[in-house]
This record gives sequence, structure tokens and C-alpha cells, in this order.
Amino acid sequence: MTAPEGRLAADEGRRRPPTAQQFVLGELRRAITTGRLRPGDPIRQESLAEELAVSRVPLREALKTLQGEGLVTYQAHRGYFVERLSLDDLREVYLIRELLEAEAVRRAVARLTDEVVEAAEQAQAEVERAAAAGDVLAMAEANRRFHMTVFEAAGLPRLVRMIRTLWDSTDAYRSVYYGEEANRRRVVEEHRAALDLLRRRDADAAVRALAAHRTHAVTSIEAVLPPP
Amino acid sequence: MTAPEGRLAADEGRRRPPTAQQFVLGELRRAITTGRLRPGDPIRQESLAEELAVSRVPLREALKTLQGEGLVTYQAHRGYFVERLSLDDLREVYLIRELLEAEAVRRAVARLTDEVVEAAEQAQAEVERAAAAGDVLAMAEANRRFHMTVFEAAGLPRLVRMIRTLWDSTDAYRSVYYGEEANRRRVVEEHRAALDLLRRRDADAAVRALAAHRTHAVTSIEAVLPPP
DNA sequence: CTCCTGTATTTTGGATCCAATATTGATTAT
DNA sequence: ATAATCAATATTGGATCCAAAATACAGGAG
Repeated sequence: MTAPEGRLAADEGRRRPPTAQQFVLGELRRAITTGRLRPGDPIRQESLAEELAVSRVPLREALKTLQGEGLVTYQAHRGYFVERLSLDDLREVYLIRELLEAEAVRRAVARLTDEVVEAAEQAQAEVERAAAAGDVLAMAEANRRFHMTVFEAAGLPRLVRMIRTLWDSTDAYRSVYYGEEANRRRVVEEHRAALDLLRRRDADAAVRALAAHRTHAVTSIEAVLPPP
Repeated sequence: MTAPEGRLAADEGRRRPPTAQQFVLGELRRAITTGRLRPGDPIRQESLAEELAVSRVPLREALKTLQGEGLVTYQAHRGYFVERLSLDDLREVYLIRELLEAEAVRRAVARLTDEVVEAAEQAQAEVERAAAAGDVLAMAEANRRFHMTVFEAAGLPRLVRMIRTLWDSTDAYRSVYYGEEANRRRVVEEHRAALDLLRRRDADAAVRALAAHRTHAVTSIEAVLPPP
């Protein structure tokens, strides 16, 4: 097994060649979030393994991980399928995010340091650059970093992990959202407002602002979802 | 929307002999929750697979699932270990449960049917029987059914799945809690009170009661956790 | 033509084997 | 003794092979 170029593994700080399984995991995530594998698609292990130049064993373990994250579903003896979110599913994910992220933001504001604010500002700068350039992928990445920076300041690693998993499960639809110029502009503005409220340590207002931010996203995504 | 198609459900309602992987998953859960595998223990694949009379392949896939659920941790090239919850971890899990379960209860109360109340009452009857008999395992099972019955009435399958995962991650410590006669009696009483509030559709009071219920549990478990 | 049935093919599930990495233990120099 | 080094062993990671199940397909009965 040849070690591929990939180093997107965000795991432990160990400097080690990634295992085939970690490589496959990253590739699968990318394939799903970029739409290369589309919601509802069955995942054929043989061909996919061949394409990634690994055997089916690490592929299957990676799929189990993705199943746990809700990116794919599994039926015994029938295989894995890219998760197809219904409208209800999407709303539910955003409802749960609301519950978890509100708490994360409150805690984060309570113990916010200048370093965190600065990191968020840097992420926001990248968001604005990507938004202007129309670079959807970079924007999604920077946007995520912006929010996670704040959440992580809460000092609740499990909570952050769950939030991250929820984000993952809707990644496939996020690129759609950023595809629209108007949405990109709105994200930039809403982030600026949220950042300002964070600087002023106004937890309640920040929570409200981010709730609205999410609502805009889900409403916009709902509009382009295929009818059931 | 109780999802008639239930894509999130584990078995899709099909009556089929379990795969080795499903069998192993169940056995591992039991081994961890009953303390047969204890927090911090490394999981030796070869011997465990032999003991369960399967190869390492389905074992490893089951472990990946448990990793996603937080019951085991994983380090590349070093293997899997039964998760050892710190005090902070335990408190964090209960905090997250608070956030999610409060919402689930509110939604459940809003659409509560007599069937659900009846199912909860039946589960409670079993809790009381097991509590009297000192049957810790049966009590844990019935207790879980009691709560899940209510949560599921919320009609939010993903939310329930996450709550269930959180419960799983602390299962190893729950049996400790039920080991105490006084705790068992308190659980019975608190359930009765909660059930009464549900019958009266008093969401706020029910949420408060269940929050106190959780607090008692976490406080009691904290007391017996080994010091860091 | 439709529906069933049995068969061939595809696809997934699992077992075994080999390779890569980590751990252990002995040995030696300081 | 202690620490470093290197061989021996144990354990995990991955590839290949075979078995079991599902799907696709062809042919025949109604």
C-alpha cells in the first residue's frame, strides 16, 4: 500500500504516515461533501477500493466510522448508501445544533480569551477572502474554523465533537448554500455582527445572532432540496 | 413524524439471523456495561475474537462502531481501549444529556398519547419489580426503556439516537449506581413523580424533575469514581 | 403479457494469511 | 545499578480468498 499525499487527518499530534483507513476516510468525506458521491448513491466497495488503491478492509472500517457520523447509512447484506437527508432530517439536525451550540457559545463567552477572539478574527478574514473570490470550498472550510474556534473555547471537548459530527452530516448540502453570491455576502455580515457581540462578551445576543445565522442557512438549503 | 420508513433504525424490521458483527457488537456492549471489560483495559483482538468464535474482521468493525459511540478509544497501531471517563467527562456527558433530553421531554409532552403514557407505566412497573428484587441489570434495562419511551414520543429520531449514544457511553458506571439499595429506591420514587407530571402534561415540571433525577445519579456516581 | 421460479451474476460478510508497527526483554556500555 | 541498543515477540493493519446473501435475468406456466 503506497502512502498517498493526503495529510488532512486531524488526529493526534503524531507525525506518522497515515494508515490506509485514515486516507480512505478523508477521501470519502471529500467525495461526499463535494458531491462526487451523491445522496442516495449506493457505495460499491469493490470498485471504490480499486479506485483508491486499497483493499476492501480499510474501506469498510472507514464506512463504519462514517455510519457513526451519519454520513452514510448501512443495511446488512445490502451495503452502504450516502445518506439522503429529508427535510425533516435537516430541520432536526439544525434543531439539535441549536441546543448544543447555544450552550457552547454561552460557555465560550464566559471564558473567552483574546487569543480566541483573534483566532476567530483570522478565520473570519479568510471567510471574507474566500467569499469575495467565490471559492466555495475554502469558504466552507474557513467558516467551519470560525465557528469551531468559538465552540472550542467552551472547554467541552465532547460537546464540540458532537457539534462537529452534526456539521459533517450536512456538509453535502453546505456547498450548495455557499454557491449563491447573496448567501456568501450574508454569511460575511452575520459573522461580523457575531464577532462584535463576542468582543463585547454579550452571550445572549451572540446566541441569538448565531441562531438567526443557522436559520438563514437551513431556510436557504430547504429551498433547493429535492421534494420528497 | 415518526418516520415510518425509519432509515435510522438499526434493523429495518427485517427478521434475519444476526451477522457476526452485530453479535459481536452486542457482546462487547454487554462486556463493557457489566464490567467484564473495565475502563482503561486494552482490547486484544486475537484473544477476544477467539473467545467469541469469530475472526478479527467483524470484531474490528464492531469496535469502529463503539469508537463512534465513545465506548472505546482508538490509537493507530496500538489498538482499542475501553474508554475511561474522567470526572469532567462524566459531567460533560450529563450536561449534554440535560440539553438534549430537556428538549425531547418538552416535545414529547406536547404530543403525548395515552399509549406512550401506558408504555412508560409498564416500564416503570418493571423498574419497581427489579428494584425490589435487587436485579441491577434488569433495573438498568427497564429504566432505560422508561426514559427512551418518553424521548421517542418527541418524534425526533436523530435526537433520540444521540441521547441513546450518550447513555451508552456511561453505561459502565450506571450499574454501580443501581448497586445501592438507597439509589434504587430513589429512582423508583423519582420516576413515579415524573410519570405523574407527564400525565398532567406539565412539561416544565417534568423537565425539572428529570434534571434533578440526573443530578442525583451523576453525584452518586462521582462519589465512587476513582480519583484522578 | 404478467407473474412466478429457478439460476447465474454481483455484492457483501467473514476467515486466513502476510506485512508493518509496537512492545518486550536481553545485552552491553557507562 | 541505569540507560541505551538491538533482537525477539506480540499485536495491529491490510490483502486475498472463500462463503453467504442479494440482485438480475431467463424461461416457463397461467
